[in-house]
Amino acid sequence: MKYKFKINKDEFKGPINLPLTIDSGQTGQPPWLKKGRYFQELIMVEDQPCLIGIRCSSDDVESSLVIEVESPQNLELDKVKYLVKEIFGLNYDLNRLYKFLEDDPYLKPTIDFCKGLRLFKAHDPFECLISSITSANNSIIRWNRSIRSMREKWGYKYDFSTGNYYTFPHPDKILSVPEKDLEEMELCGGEKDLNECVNNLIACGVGYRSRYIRNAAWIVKNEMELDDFFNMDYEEAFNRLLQIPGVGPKVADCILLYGFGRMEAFPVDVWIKRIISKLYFDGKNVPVKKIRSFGMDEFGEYAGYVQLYLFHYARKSGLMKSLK
DNA sequence: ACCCAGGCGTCAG
DNA sequence: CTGACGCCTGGG
Repeated sequence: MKYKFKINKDEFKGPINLPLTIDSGQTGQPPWLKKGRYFQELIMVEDQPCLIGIRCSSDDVESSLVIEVESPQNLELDKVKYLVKEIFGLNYDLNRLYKFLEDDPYLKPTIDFCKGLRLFKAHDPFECLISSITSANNSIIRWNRSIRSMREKWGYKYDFSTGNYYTFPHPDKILSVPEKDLEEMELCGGEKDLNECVNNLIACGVGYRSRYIRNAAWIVKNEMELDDFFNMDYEEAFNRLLQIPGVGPKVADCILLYGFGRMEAFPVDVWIKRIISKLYFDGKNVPVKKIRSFGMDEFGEYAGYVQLYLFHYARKSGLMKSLK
């Protein structure tokens, strides 16, 4: 079945810049791929595979959105719409954020620079956990490639009119996969040549993070209910995530922000550290821990969005070029 | 054409 | 606190 519907401008508050939102390097999931005029992704809607395409009706950030859906069975479009609104942060009032940013002279310039940039929320919490772990000490393109590679190797494959699409593998599946080529060769009893062994975690380009990934899959399967993180007390959720090897403060905050929509998160990476030090601490070298608590105290419920806006601004505005 | 230094967060020492 | 981790990027 194919469907098409619109999300009108009056159904959400404030602008949306779709390409910016999708490609701004948020760690919850790889960017949706562009196919023609649409950005596409396979999403499970109540256990049904659903190929969703989304585009803006015009180049204007004040435009409405057009959604194309393909699914093997009948769908309740309300559910698809609800999910799309969740993923692209459409329930969030950006104009209210801009009022807050206006009042801070350091944040004010980010408004025009990032207009329509929204939280790009993960559709799969487990994928978000793994992709956040993979993003640590890594470049955006490299972790994106790794996640896509895991999907194609071990996810469920679904056929649609425009090609094959894959889900992210479940923890069970990740646990059943060898970590490196030598293990893989042993598993198949030496049938394969070493360079044919690509069905292992290392072959996805994750490097030393392979054991973190396997470990995280084990923890999720056996002792952690990811859905709890939606409502748990923030610091408790943060501390629990820190128990997972490979998850430090930055990654834990990213998981809570992009995976669970916890807006009070303030993930501090090098860019945030640099720009907060420059703007609010007179360029002094402030420890990451301090930057984090400063951001959470100073920006409160806006912290996640301030981080998102400052991150993009710091990387792309040229302001940081002066600082090395 | 080539090489090698510089990033990126977390962990272990 | 410092170095190691893997790989991509970009400058020489």
